[in-house]
Parts: sequence; structure tokens; C-alpha cells
Amino acid sequence: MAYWLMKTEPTTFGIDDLRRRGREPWDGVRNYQARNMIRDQMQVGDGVLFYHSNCPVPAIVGLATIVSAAYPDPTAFDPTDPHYDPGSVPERPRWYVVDVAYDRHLPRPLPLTELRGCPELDGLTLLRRGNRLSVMPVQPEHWDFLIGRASHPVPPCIETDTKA
DNA sequence: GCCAACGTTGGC
DNA sequence: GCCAACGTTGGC
Repeated sequence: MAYWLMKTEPTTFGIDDLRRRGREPWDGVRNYQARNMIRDQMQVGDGVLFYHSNCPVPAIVGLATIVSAAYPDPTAFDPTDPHYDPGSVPERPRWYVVDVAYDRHLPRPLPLTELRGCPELDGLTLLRRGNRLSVMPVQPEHWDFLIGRASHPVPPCIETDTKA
């Protein structure tokens, strides 16, 4: 049982789209590091933090669950698909997907700016400078902390606390 | 729209 | 196998 964070642009496919559809293949990933995590490490039942990027308030907005083992990404085989890759053939697939199911929205979104102020999240890949992976691992302690924090309607202000 | 960071490509 | 050029990501 592991935890992950997945990035998505809400204008393309956001948490509300996932809720509407219930379940969705996480396709179009074209990065080898991300591919390796999808293909080699993700397991049914793993937890997913759903993150909105490239939008007015980048934030972790909800939870999802991995509901399939990895299988070849069908969009890589489709010449009409924007993610088509002629180098990936069914006999020797290059790219993989897992299916992801909607779990729930967080009680409140956790904006990136807020997360940067939390020393408890030291080491979280999302907060590392220049990180561009669309899929990344999350440590269980970070998962627990994030879920706990999202249940506080008014976040404790780290900077004020330390100054006070 | 700017720009830093990173991955990929391709010449050598 | 090195590395400069280029493209993409994504916060701001």
C-alpha cells in the first residue's frame, strides 16, 4: 500500500470531471520516470492525492484510489491521438496507464502556497524546486499530515506561530 | 507573459 | 558519451 500525487490541469481534466466519470484511465503520461512508477510500483488500493496545476490556485483538491494494475496506454497506439507515439507498439508498449477512481474532495483545498509553509512537509516531492513530474510518490507521514490539515477550517499559521 | 528548471534531441 | 540547443512545464 503506497501513496501518490497526481497532477492535472483543471481546465483539461479536474477533480469534478473525475467525480462525474467515477473512474478514468490515467493516460498520456510521456515521461520515463513517471512511467516507471506507474508500471512498476502502483498497486490496486494505493491512495492518490489529486493536484490541480497551471491554474489560479494550484492546490491539492481531493483523493482518489488506484483501481487497476498497469496496462499499456492505448492513446500511444492511436495515430489520431495527441499523445500518439509511433515508437510504442502493442507488441512492445512504451507507455502505461492505471485506472484511477474518485474518492472524495478534501474538506478544503490545500494551496501550494500554504504547503510551502509547513515544515512537516519537508521532503515532499511536490515542493522540490523545479519538479515537473506529473506523478510522484508521497510518504505516509505526509499523507496523514495533509489529510489532517485539510480537515482544519482555519489553518494554523506557521509563520505567525513562530514569530509569536 | 516571463522565466527557471528540467528532459530530450542531435551533432560531433 | 558529451553537451549545447531546444521544447515543455508550471509557478508567479
